[in-house]
Amino acid sequence: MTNSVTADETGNGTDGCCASLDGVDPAATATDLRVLTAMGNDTRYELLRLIASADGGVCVCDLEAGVGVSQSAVSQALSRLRDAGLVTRRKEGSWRYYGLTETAAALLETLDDVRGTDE
Amino acid sequence: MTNSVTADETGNGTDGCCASLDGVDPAATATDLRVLTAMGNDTRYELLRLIASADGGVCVCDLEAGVGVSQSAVSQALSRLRDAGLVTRRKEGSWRYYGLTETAAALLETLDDVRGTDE
DNA sequence: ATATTATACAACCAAGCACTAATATGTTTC
DNA sequence: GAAACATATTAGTGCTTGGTTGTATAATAT
Repeated sequence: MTNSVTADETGNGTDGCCASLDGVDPAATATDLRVLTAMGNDTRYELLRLIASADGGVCVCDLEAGVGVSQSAVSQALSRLRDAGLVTRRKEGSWRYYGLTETAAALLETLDDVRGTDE
Repeated sequence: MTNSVTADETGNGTDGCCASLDGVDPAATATDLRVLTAMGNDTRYELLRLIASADGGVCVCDLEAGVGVSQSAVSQALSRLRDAGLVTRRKEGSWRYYGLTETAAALLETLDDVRGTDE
């Protein structure tokens, strides 16, 4: 119940098929795609799950052990997740503790909920 | 509240940092990643939104007009979405009507809900 | 001040991806 | 039957991406 179709505003004479559909909101699309592409990668998805399981804070070195890639890759992945608004960063001494945002928590929960719903 | 950390089962002596984190469920990961990578593409995301807005059924030719790519690309995108369990297909004559699955509907709704929640 | 730890940034590169074009299959209509 | 339509599939291709290696910055320790 989010959108609605503007019924044939173009008035093109093709009957039977090909009704007109209105476009998708570009701003929302951009935001959502940034989120989805950020989550849709093995390393970054696992980082999110690890951060979620260690509620409160994990530092990069913890995560580095969890996923099987270099420290550099983890750092880049976390930056990407932060840009997408999926994780928060808290500096403390020379460590950085990462935590989930509400957005990320909600999406992970939805994924858990729907997994196996429809085959 | 989905996962929990098994507190330092490895017992490695490094104090201060680098606690152990358990791995992420591989089956769930695979399923979720298939969903996320399927949604995380401009064309496929827009297709989902278009299908969502035209509740009940859209044929491929309708969609082809909505997104700016070739018929072939739309067909491929829809196959990918179907593999990921995000759309259903109903044949009727020489047309195919696509609809959202509950999974896709739930995820799009969550995206709408969280958009702009945290900056 | 130097060394060590913790993290980020930049450049490069192989692999995967998402298109287009062409062709195939199935369905109406003539 | 042939022609036109609706969709799928295959092959080829340029571009994006996610990783590594190397280097830089910052904080703590010696």
